[in-house]
Amino acid sequence: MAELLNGQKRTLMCGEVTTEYVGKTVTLMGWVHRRRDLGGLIFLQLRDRSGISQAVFDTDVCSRELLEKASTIKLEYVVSIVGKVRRRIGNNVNPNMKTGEIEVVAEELKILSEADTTPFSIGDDGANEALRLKYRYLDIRREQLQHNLIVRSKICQIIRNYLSDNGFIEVETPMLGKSTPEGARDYLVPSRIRPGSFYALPQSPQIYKQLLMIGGMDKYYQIARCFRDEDLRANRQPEFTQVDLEMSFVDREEDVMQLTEGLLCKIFKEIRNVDLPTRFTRMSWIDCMNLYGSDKPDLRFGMQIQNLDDTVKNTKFAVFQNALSAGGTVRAIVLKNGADKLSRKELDKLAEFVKTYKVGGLAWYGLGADGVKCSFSKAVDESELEEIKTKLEMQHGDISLIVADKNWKNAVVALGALRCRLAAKFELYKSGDFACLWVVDFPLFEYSEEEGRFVAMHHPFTHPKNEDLPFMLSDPSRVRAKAYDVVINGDEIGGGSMRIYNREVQKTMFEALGFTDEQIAERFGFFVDAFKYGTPPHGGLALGFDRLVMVLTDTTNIKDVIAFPKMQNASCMMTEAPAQVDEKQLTELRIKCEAGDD
RNA sequence: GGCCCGGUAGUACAGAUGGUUAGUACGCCAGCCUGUCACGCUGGAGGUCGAGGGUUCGAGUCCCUUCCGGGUCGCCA
Repeated sequence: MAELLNGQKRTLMCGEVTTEYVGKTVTLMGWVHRRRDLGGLIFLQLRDRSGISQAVFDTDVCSRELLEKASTIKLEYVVSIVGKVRRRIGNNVNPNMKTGEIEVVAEELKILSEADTTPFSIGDDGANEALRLKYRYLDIRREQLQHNLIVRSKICQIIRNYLSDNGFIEVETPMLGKSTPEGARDYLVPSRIRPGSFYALPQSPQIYKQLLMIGGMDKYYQIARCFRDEDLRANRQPEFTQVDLEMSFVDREEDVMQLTEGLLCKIFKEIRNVDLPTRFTRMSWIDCMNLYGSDKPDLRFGMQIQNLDDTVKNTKFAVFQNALSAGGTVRAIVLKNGADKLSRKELDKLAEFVKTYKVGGLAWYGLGADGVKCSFSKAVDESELEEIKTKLEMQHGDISLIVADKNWKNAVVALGALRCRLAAKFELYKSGDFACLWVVDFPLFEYSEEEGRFVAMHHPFTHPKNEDLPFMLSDPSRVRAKAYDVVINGDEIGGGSMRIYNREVQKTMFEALGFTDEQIAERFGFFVDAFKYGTPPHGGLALGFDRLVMVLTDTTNIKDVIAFPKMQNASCMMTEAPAQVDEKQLTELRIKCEAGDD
């Protein structure tokens, strides 16, 4: 039978009981993590978010009644235990436990709440993810999730302190806003007052934070929830958190980048005791693409992509020749000592893998223990292989993996993905390594085949590089942006830009994007208006808070750092949201439900 | 929308080529046990093999359809 707490006070958390409390009486409260009933002697391990302590029920000290009560306790019961802290001696010390040098000799036991057998064991890892999500409150009892959520909270505190110390003001911006046609799909909220009209949940506070700069807030930040109705991934949830910041009277990327470096250094130092470089590597977008096939390269390992265009320009191998004659390219990566690690079967699998990145296939050329193995040796002369070997500086044992495509971007992206896959497979980096990078000099525009025009790569308020301003209309593809992404271990942790604050530049930008005055007014109306009344030079950045926590907690699954995440189909296993609503609610909103949908 | 992987007691998993009563560990239930620490020992209960259809004398296993979960490409200014 469960008992009342009746004003009893906890004196310590379970994980806080140390030898300094020896001889003192303490009151612990928590969940029964394990029970070891030896008959006349019972050990209970009591758990709360701080850790685990062992309580012992011993008839040498406690009554027979108390021992019998303790024998009825099951796992996950919530209990309070009053007892004296005793030093464990000899073999009774458990060196694997933080509190292994002490135990609490129980004098009183209250069963505060009984518990059914849980659907999965709290002490183990490995239960099916869907099951853990259905009983998320039980999953949160697990040590890993407790740790991740605590780290998340600590990082949040560090961020608030740092930005506050640097003169930033925290301002909240609306959740109910206006849908913007650009970018990701919006989550919509129907208006009751104006039937047929909808609010949109923010994809980011971008517009509001720029308006705050116009409003003279000077430096703003917000830990902001954002919503995007797009498909989920291992590192993508439909609602997620951004550390959003913006500052006025700056026009160099460095101003925001250095502030961000300071913040990240502080976080890594305090959370992981890791000293990040005070200045991160900077690499242009075009170099990232060419060398790593990604705009968010993982620099924990090498294996840079190399260009074989000149080396194979006279090749007889049709695949290479076709790519080159179509204006394409032939690129390669070299896996050191990989020739004998990659079987024919595995190479075929890798070929299938690169095909998902829109390239035709994968060629390989390795110098294995049993001699040369090459997927295209029949098509080329010995001398060509020698030239490739020389160009790629291949040693005995190495294997090169080669992709040819008429589109250079497809080729490098495929190799970039392959590079990461091989690094993971052969453990070319170790956990605890952190490679930080700024990707800079993004193109301002990107040509959209779908729309048949240039579109903004970041957004249409991104400031062009000053030196590229003259080419915005004459040669848009060469114009670079004052935009920057911060990348850690191949994860895009954040990004931002300097914003346009000059009316002429903004006008040119819209012209380059092919917007008419009507389109500008319709899409960006109030926002463009605001810029007419005195806009300070400004710029900012948003950090993907969840992803930052992922890096700091060594997980690749965003669900591990969010208390109540959604599943891949964007539903919640626990609450079963989204769900049908009452007819009455729909009627109020004047939303008609078509009979026989689907 | 495409591709890949998975679904077998409460949980995690094993079940070559189709063949007796579908196993193992943990958990659960009952009993024993005074120094355990993943306590141990004895016994017990527990299964729509995701669902439906098919092939077969016989299907967890083979075929088809479908549902569910995960990953990924597209998508995410």
